[in-house]
Amino acid sequence: MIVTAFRPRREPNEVARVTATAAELLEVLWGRASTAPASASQTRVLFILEHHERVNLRTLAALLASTPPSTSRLCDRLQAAGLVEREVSPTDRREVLLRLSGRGRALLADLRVRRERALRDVLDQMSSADRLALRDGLEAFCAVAAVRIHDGADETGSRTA
Amino acid sequence: MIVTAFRPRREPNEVARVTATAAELLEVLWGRASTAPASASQTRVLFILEHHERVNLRTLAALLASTPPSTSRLCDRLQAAGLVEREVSPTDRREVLLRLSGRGRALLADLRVRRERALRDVLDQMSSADRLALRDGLEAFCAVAAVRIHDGADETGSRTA
DNA sequence: TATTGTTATACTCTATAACTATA
DNA sequence: TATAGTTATAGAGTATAACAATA
Repeated sequence: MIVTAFRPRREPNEVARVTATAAELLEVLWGRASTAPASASQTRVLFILEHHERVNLRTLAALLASTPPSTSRLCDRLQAAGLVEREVSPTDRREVLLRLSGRGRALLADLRVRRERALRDVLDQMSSADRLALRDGLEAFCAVAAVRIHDGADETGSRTA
Repeated sequence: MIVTAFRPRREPNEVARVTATAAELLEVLWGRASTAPASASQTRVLFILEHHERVNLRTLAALLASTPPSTSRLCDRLQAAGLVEREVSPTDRREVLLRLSGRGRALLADLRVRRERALRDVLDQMSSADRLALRDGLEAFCAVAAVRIHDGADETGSRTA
């Protein structure tokens, strides 16, 4: 559309809208594949522990944007399921360090296989040009988003707003 | 990579992987913005009702991949919050038809504004070329995914596998 | 005294089973 | 009798408040 040339400021809004729409569709698509045998909340913990090995409970709670009591109970169940392991910190006996177990890693790998299979069903129906555009656009998106998420994790601990 | 030219079958896998990564990042990004004042489950109902006006409770449960009792209670709370309205079907007095209230629609609009704002923070840091690639790729993705989701909704009622 | 984690209690969400009303 | 929806009951997830252990 010619409008785009006259109003370049509009373009990011367009992209935001289509990205949000894609995310909503994906939520439905993946919701059907489910995260079994772990719940969505438990899976979220596993994702975080994968990227923050040996984190303590309060930090994990902050990364989840949750509270220490909720996170403690979540870890109780994850530990009972053999997906997460607790360890008393060697430097501060008040702290508990969490980490993924081998089973936890295996569960994540399996989940990713199932999610990507669901994605493949959609991607296979797209043209090669559209797939390549999607790949390039998303790679750039991930690069920026990953940085923001790591920054945000630090802020979470300092203020709730 | 030259490999891509020799193994075109690999390319959709690459795209599936980067799409899955982007979705995981977005989950964290949007998880911080939250769906308040409605819960994630309640918001999911609102999204569905927006696209399936005057659906009955069993169909809504099927679309959620949930059960009638859970869905009934969910609607109790949504109705109490003034986000959803119940109506006895004029053709079958056993059936209850659900629909979004004006407040429900307003909540969805507000949520979308907040989510898109969070997206904008990421998109603004991308190059214009990357944003346009993302837009084109995602538009094609949405077109295909939307069709699959509507097909899948019909199957949900007939079998659980 | 401040910080880390847990326990106590309450509400939402989810499921299965039993029940009511209508077809 | 079959179907639509609700109620009964139980367990997971979340929150705030009160508590225990350690620094």
